[in-house]
Amino acid sequence: MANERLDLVFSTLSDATRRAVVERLVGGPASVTELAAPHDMALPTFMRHLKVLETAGLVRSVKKGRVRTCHIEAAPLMEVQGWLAWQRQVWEQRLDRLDALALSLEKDME
Amino acid sequence: MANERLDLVFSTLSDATRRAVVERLVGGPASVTELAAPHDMALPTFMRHLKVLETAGLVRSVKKGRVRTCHIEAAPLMEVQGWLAWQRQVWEQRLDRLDALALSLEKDME
DNA sequence: TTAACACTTAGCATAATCACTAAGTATCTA
DNA sequence: TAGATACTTAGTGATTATGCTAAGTGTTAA
Repeated sequence: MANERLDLVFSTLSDATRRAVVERLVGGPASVTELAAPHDMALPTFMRHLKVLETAGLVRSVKKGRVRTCHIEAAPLMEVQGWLAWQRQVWEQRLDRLDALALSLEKDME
Repeated sequence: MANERLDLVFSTLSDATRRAVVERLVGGPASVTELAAPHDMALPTFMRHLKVLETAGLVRSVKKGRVRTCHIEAAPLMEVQGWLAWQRQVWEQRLDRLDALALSLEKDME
């Protein structure tokens, strides 16, 4: 199960600055300057984070004149959610089996 | 919104080997040797991955005799799921507003 | 009581990540 | 058209991550 996309998306989301950009962009598109404003770092450094987000497919952008406008791409987030949902399902199934086992053991003691 | 726990959990899950360990452990506990078997790497290297998982709180382990048994801890996964669910909610609310806007524009054209 | 087993520690090499500054390009405004 | 604006590129340094081998510790089985 070598899913390189998941590697990329998880590692991209492991940085607080990049998660903050996602949190901002789910609310609607924004320019690079707008996105960078709340972050106390040099612009090239911030642009690097944006590039990481784009490489992971989490953000798309278009440049019009001198302004680059960024928007979120939901699909990769859904992929992560899917993986988590799968783990949760397997985990809960196991707990159910353990419950069933405990119940049957109780029954045996009657 | 500086959530260091999320940093840690996301970066931990950004590695395919570590995700594979999680996928194995949601099905039930296992020893280090068992966990390492499918992975083509030196044992100390694999142990390092396990340590990363433990540091992130995703895995707990107990040693009995010479065998260390590992099990999953679900809470950090839930935290990630929570963050994703939040983004999804904001995103869908925005889409709903856009839909409503489109509808009202259509109405205006009648 | 030896030998195998299951880790565990230590140390090292390579590569990736994250920050910076300095300087450059393209676009818009006055 | 001069200057401000909005990125963009290039280059540097520090830190962290991921892999390895070699050697060590404690436990169990023969």
